[in-house]
Amino acid sequence: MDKKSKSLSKNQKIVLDFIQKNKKPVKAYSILSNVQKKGINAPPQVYRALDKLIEIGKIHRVESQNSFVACKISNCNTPHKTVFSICNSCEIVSEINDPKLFKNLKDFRDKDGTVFDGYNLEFFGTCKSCKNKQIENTKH
Amino acid sequence: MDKKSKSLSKNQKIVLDFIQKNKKPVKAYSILSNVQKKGINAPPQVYRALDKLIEIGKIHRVESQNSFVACKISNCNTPHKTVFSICNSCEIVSEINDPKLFKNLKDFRDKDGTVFDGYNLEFFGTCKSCKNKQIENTKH
DNA sequence: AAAAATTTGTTATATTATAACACTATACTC
DNA sequence: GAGTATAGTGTTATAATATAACAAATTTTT
Repeated sequence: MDKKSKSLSKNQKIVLDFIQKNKKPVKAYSILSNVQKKGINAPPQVYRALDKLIEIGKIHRVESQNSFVACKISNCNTPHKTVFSICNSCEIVSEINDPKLFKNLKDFRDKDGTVFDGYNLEFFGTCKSCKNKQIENTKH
Repeated sequence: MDKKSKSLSKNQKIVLDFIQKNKKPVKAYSILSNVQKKGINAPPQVYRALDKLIEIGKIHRVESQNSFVACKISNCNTPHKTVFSICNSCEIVSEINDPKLFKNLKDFRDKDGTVFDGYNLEFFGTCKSCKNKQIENTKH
């Protein structure tokens, strides 16, 4: 049996389930208030589950937002190698899956030749939907 | 006269000065306690200065650390286009200035063809100095 | 079944960041 | 240079994010 498929604990399942239901990244305290009915009462219970889920790659942390999002890349078990696009307007986050970019990042060495274990890349811009809305608004 | 060289306010100078003196990134409350003798008394005064300094590109925010570091790229006035390497062990942060990587990031488009205004890339690994120390330790 | 490792539940507290408001200084423009 | 717009200051209070510490329960390993 695959080591990575070891089953999740109760709290880990509850937290993961809530994150996966959301299209947008969610905040820790929003998770907390939404899962209190399921018996999770205090911040440490949420943060522990988050830590574990990040460690096994099921979710990622969006650093610039202090928020958490489900991994969209199937069978991803590589935490800490993440690329996101973030809309400055609606704050929606998409995980980017671009082989060429991944290769560039994987192969990157600094001046010392240091190899890196991981990376986090966040692109900022205006998503298509928000851009269209802006154009609509200028028409009036 | 260059628009970008407009002079900084008193608090902005104090905060920038302190950040530039430090090799490692500094935390907001560490800045606060270190500049209290200069007349900065409360968090908002620090955060306002930080916001402005980030906006004009004099400093950058290290998202994964909630810390702030002076820009090392001369005449940088482009905020929100940053690449750092971060040592997992000593937490030292270096700003990376790699033209090829910059080009890759600048030219990146997502599937929709969206152009991005900015990006933040953080590489994680073990710096040369920490790696050497680890090797030293295994010898004993 | 005993030992080890992980997860849980809980209280308290640390850390990071912003809201709101009255006031002052600087720059802009006529 | 008087008036006004813009940016910055000082302050109090509080919001938002995250962890320490410890005892108990559960699961995994030997």
